[in-house]
Amino acid sequence: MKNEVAEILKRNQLSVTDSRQKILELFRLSNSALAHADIEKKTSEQFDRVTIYRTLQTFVEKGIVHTIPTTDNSVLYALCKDNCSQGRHHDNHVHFICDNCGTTYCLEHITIPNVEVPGNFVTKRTDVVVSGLCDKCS
Amino acid sequence: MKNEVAEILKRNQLSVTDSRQKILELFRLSNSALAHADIEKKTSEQFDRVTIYRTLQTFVEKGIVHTIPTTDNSVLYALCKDNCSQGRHHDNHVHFICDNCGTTYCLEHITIPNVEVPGNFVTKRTDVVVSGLCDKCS
DNA sequence: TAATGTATTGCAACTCTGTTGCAAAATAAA
DNA sequence: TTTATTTTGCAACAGAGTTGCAATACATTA
Repeated sequence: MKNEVAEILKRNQLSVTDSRQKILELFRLSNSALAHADIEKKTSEQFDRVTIYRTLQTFVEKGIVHTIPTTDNSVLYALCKDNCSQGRHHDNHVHFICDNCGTTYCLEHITIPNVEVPGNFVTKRTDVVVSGLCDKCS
Repeated sequence: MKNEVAEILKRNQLSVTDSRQKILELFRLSNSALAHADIEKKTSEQFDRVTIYRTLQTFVEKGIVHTIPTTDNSVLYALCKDNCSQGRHHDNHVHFICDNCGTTYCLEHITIPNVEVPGNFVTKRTDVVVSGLCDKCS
């Protein structure tokens, strides 16, 4: 498990550090999206806030995790399932945020429909975020 | 114009105050979504930050404006076109955020497709946010 | 229109979130 | 093992958002 995590880091030309390994492992063990604050808590403040910010930014740049928009002044992060690469994310799945428990799921099997935009607009990314009640809360 | 704005406030059981009128007018004159900071600037710091926060919150509660999720730790607000009411928003249109100029558009004519969710999940709201280049920047 | 009760505003103080520069420490390469 | 490079943690800071409260503005009634 740890080794697999190290492999992923190396494959992305990242040096294998304690914080990167732990944070990446956290994402792999979690089946929901995480905010910066979640990671801070789940690592029991083992790492500096700044380190976590920088790690997340690095992971996004390398295509290891992707961001999920929210309406509460926060950003969520979740593992990219497969070969998202440097700058080119293609996580074309829908995200679900539970209003009750706050858990955010990647609905891997529900793909984003093609959204038409007006003539001269150019689409680079499409996010679909559904909210409501998850299976555990409904 | 001002009178129409006052009417909207009254219709929503809100007392007609200077800040509410000016901020609502701002939304009506703007054809793009606004963040708290935008409103602060566009009203030339005429109102206290706190007043703007509270006004936005009130407008959302009353269904006068709706929120738009982003991946940059901010929340955008835009006018609800018609009868969204108390707690029951139904802005079923797509939002477009330009990566270049930052302008966010409500694509009123592009409706949100129906998104299937797994069995026991209950959908209350669906947001579709497209980003890329707008007509002016492409 | 004036008087009264209610709702809203602005201020102060505070907390939380995110950023930057830099020295110390850890990692990778030789 | 040594050296060069990258990453981390700390400190200090800037910005965003919240809360309580007194002063003010608004709505209501007579």
